[in-house]
Amino acid sequence: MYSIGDLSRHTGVKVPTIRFYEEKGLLPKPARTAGNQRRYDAAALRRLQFIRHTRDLGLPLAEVEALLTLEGAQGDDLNRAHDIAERQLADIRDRIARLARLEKELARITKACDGHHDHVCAVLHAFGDHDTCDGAH
Amino acid sequence: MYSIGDLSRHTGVKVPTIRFYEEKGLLPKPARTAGNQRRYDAAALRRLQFIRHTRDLGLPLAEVEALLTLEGAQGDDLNRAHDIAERQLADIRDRIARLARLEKELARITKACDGHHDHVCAVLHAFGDHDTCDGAH
DNA sequence: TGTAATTCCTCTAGTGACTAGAGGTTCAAG
DNA sequence: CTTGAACCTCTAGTCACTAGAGGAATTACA
Repeated sequence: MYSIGDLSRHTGVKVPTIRFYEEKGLLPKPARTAGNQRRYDAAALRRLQFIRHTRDLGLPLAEVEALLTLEGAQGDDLNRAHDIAERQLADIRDRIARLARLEKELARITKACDGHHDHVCAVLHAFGDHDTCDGAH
Repeated sequence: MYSIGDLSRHTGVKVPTIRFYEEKGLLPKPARTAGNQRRYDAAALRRLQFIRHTRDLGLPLAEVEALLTLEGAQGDDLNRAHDIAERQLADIRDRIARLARLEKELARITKACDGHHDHVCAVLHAFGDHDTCDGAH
């Protein structure tokens, strides 16, 4: 049996966050000691690790919950898990592409300023000036 | 003179968001008609475009505000604008690197499932299994 | 000029995913 | 048996908006 602090140390999820997950129904309500403190079993630990991992992968809690209900699923439900993963992959690729565009533009902006801090900084101008952007956003 | 809706159409910033920016002090309180509706001038439009652009670049409102107060600044203050841009560039590069790791792992997960939806989907297993990740998070 | 559609106003509350703090109780080590 | 760490509940705050209620002003057209 683990205390909430044990669970936190094992998973890297902070104590208040574990309680938050319980409140949201992502973790089942655990057993309690006579003094009302939470005590978890190995299944709870695995479940929390699953949540941690999927959150790290960027899935919103609603999708994490959807995946959790698919545990032990069969047939079409399995495809659903697959779909969630693929959707998330597409989303991440999209985010990477957009960030790459922003990177390019910020690099341009910082370079615009290097060397000549005389009177008016080009950074401020470049930040305000959307027209000179390569990428559209 | 622009109405709040005009400003919204010109900048792509939604009407309630413009009011929100005003409340936060990012936009000065505009003139009002006899009927209490907001009327903006060209300076307000430029300022909102600046905010829009910097927000698109991922800067939090606090940094946007810092940049706005640097308008017309001189000397060391100009370097400060430059610093903000560089910090943001470093941050974006970091985010890209982390997303790239996640992309790799999600690609692995979706592939683990392709082809054999017989009994237990490998996606669910892979989501829960952090040990087989290449990247650490 | 009348009226109807659209836009605007303020205000409150909700979102996601936590985080922080107050004020108090229980547990574990020495 | 004491002390200090870890635990409890509850409320409120964060960020950057977004949604909705209920009502007033403006604009377009007949």
